[in-house]
Amino acid sequence: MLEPSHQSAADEPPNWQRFLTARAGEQIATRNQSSSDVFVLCTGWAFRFLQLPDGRRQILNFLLPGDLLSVVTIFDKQFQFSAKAVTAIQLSGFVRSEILTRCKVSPGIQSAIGRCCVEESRAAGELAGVLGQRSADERIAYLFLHLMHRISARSVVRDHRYPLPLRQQQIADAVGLTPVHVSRVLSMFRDRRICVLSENVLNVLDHAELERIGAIG
Amino acid sequence: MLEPSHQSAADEPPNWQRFLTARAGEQIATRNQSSSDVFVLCTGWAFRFLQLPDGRRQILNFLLPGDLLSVVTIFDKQFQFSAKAVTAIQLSGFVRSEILTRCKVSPGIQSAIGRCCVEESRAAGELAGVLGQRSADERIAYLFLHLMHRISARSVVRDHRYPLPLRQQQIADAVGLTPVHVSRVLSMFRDRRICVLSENVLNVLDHAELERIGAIG
DNA sequence: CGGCAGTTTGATGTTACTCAATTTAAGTGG
DNA sequence: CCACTTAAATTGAGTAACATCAAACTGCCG
Repeated sequence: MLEPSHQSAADEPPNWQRFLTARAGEQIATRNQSSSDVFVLCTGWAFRFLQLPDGRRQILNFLLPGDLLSVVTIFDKQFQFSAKAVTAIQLSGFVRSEILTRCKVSPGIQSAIGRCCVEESRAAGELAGVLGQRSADERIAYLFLHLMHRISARSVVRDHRYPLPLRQQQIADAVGLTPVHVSRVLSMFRDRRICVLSENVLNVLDHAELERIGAIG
Repeated sequence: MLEPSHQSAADEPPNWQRFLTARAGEQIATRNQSSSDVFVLCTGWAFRFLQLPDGRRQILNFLLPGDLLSVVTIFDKQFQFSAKAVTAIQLSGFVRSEILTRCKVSPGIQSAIGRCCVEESRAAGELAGVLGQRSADERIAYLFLHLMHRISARSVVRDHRYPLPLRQQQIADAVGLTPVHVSRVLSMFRDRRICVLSENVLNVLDHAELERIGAIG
């Protein structure tokens, strides 16, 4: 997570930063497209994904406020993925060359980027482990726990209610299931009083059980 | 891929580099273990994997000569994964602090690391896409194509015969299938004259068909 | 020759997908 | 505020893909 630098009202807008917005559902990046900017999500939710030739897609990661679109966009001007807004969003773009220049003089930035790389790589490995080895219930429980963890890091969570503005189709694309099956698993979670997802809020009733199902080694 | 620097016979062994060997099947790294060294595989095959509590494992990547164990080991002393030797191997370890120091003065190294990060992230994303969205045939075809591509980059391939020292169990763990099902898919590939894996060699008979099955968008 | 690890094959079971119909929720314009 | 429209979620029945279990087979090494 990198925070976009604040811009005081009295200053001229700097030429190394620009702001963008997108509406819910709008595509904000396309694979193989080039950009001289590195983007940070400031408000709203988005996701990175791979589009397959037959129309299916794999969501690689949900993006929350403060997240870089992907850390590796710092090193490569070509996107290795596509990205879409889940809700209405605001993005901040920094010119890449500026970041790389600052990197050379600031060990702080350099190590922050390193930590981001580690985190992104860890998350990618975990996702592969979950998709390759675990059942439908476990995948969805894992996704919820993973998101809950990241939401908690950003804001106070009260009464085990987490804001989660996701359609079941998006959950399905993230965990490699069909939306129909996601619906069945969520019904099961609801019946067993584990958690309820409705009206863009995930209400966790039995955190211990959710962990028992979805925790990774 | 980073080449280990050569050490002339007349020199003293440098204190920032050390060599290691491991036998086939030996574990060479364990998750959460720390190491002050960054390792490069010099000879043989190995793989990185995640071990699940129930004993199953997901292979994240096969390592070929010249590969870093993982690029992100440059930024973090704790391994985020475990690793095992497939064949007998030789490893070269560089002390991390030395690499980071050189990074600051050499833009060449810095950008090489950047390219490695991009490549590793791209591969991780593709793996998630394959595991989440594609069928058994497609997963195995993808794995073969991916490995063929990497082998070709390292050595001349004659008569479409690729050295591939993998057990079916390892293929299974890499693509999220059971060894029994891997055997059936390989039988099918053999019957349909697409490719034959035996005696540690993958013989590709119908490259076009293999691509039709396993190519990613 | 015997033992072991790896592979193959068959029979059966389970999980998740597909297709299709129905219900619920969310907008939209009168 | 209410009919109308459309998107999302739920439910059921039938099916396909892959897992599981178990036995037979192969090649290799002592």
